[in-house]
Amino acid sequence: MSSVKQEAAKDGAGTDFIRQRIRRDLDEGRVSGGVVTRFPPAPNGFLHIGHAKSICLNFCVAEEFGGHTYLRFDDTNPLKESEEYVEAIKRDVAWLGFEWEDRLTFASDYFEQLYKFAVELIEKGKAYVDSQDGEAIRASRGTLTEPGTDSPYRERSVEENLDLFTRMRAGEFADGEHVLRAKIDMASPNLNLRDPVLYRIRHTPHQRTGDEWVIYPMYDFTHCICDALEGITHSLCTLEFEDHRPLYDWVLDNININFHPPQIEFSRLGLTHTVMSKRLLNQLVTDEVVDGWADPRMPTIAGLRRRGVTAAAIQEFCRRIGVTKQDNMVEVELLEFCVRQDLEASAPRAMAVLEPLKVTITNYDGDGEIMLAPWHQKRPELGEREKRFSGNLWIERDDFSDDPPPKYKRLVPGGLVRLRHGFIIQCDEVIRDEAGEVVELMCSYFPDSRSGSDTSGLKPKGVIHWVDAETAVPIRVRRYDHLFTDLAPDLSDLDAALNPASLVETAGYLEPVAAEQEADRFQFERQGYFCRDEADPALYHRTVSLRDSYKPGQS
RNA sequence: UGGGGUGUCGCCAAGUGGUAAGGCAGCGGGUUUUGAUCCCGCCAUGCGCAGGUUCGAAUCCUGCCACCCCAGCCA
Repeated sequence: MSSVKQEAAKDGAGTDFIRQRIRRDLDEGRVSGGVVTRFPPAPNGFLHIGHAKSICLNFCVAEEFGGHTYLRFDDTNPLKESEEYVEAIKRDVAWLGFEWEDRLTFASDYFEQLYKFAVELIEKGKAYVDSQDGEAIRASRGTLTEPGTDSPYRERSVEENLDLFTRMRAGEFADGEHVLRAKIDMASPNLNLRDPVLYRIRHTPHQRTGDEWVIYPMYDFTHCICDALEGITHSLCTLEFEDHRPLYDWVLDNININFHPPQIEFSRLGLTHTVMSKRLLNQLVTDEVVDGWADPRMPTIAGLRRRGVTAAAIQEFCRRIGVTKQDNMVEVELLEFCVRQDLEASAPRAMAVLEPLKVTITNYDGDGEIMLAPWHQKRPELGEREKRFSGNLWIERDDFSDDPPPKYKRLVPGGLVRLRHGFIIQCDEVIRDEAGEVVELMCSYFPDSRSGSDTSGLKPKGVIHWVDAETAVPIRVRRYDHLFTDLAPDLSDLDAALNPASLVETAGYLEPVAAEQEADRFQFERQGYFCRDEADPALYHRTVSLRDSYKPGQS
């Protein structure tokens, strides 16, 4: 066992079957030069955390083995694709921390070459123009258990096929009038080999090639050729393409091309409490159930970013989940762990009161005290902030209880509590409104209990966070249950897919020094990690809550 | 009932015939002016099931079972 493997095993990531396969290919001389991979998204939606798994795999593997990675857009279907998605995807891949340098390509870059390979197949009698409509093609494909039947156009002459295909390209036919099909085997038990369509007619302008083309190649014909042309040494894709591998190989075996990458499949990422289906995510956006692809409840890279999740956390998550062929449903807790781990080390601390309760210090009559509080206990280089104490404070509503559960450590009537980086206070009187709701606490403070120079001898059980009401900055805070949201169990009810109750917005208060900070991520002490919204500085998103070992009601 | 895959702890996941790594979650304890962090400990006599081969099986053989994917002119 290599030391690298043992090292990696320590914190949860092993060496996976793909890396083992590549190692073997290298050792046995099947690869000359470096390992070349590619990340090949179709520009028809935003990238999500499942894509991050593939991105990390492809870029990391190439780097580990001294190679490089292409970012290649699989833009073969102008009906569903747009430049907007191309830009969003580039932004997200770059944000995740990966560099494609000059290796940004498009399947459409290869349209002319692809066309020539199609002509070659026709000339070899390996492809034909089928003039049946979609309905007829579907009907003659057979079923899972019955073989298909040959198209009446299957035995057209090479000359006629060439003529028709040339005229397809020239725009002489309407959409759907003809398609180019591979001549393989209509009785194959693998449906993908029952004369798959290679080209279809689409009189739709393409975001990059405009109206230059009216025929567009299908994925199965395009992908393997692009891989070969770019010298991809390992073509990594997800499990659902396993059945397509024989076709991937058939195309490369039947054209004159001197490179044949192996296709290797791995399982897609499943994550609890969210959906990864592009169709569903698209519908959430289209139906305006969410505020666009970058809504913080979305599992998209853009949504995670807006939520405050770091690229480092996503990379670490992808490393920890591993790569196998097993269907999986990773618990979102692992992602949350990675987020906390990263933010715990990097995020400055501040205090924000999310659901405020007014506290008046009855025995304080000064003009305010300045307390010094470190931005981060373990990172003294970040320095300290000034935190004002006065006779008017806000504390968290549930940091006071007049009916405390067992082991409650915070403020109770007549009790003591430490204001973190401040003084110890005692609750002397509880003010209620007509409805009996607690609206204010009258407290006294102990001047000799100042944090750092406490001579009071008092030892309160609890420590709570607080802000000075006279200088606090009002903020709005959005909290979410878990990352993402709660889903309908069977995912069938899209309206219920996003539970509105999973998003709670409250009006709170923040220390002014934090609001003025350039940094946009904080740990609001005892509340979690928060990220200031990029567009609205008064809005904060809770990236992830703190781990909380206090379980009310437990003995 | 065709073809292709996958089954190791609640969730990921090592393991490739020599006697079940690790992480997350959970549980217990210690430190703590964040019920956080940090630290320590516990957590599969068992590897889908049943047979078989072997001194020895999660690993090999046989037979079952379960789950996932495939019938787009999507990728």
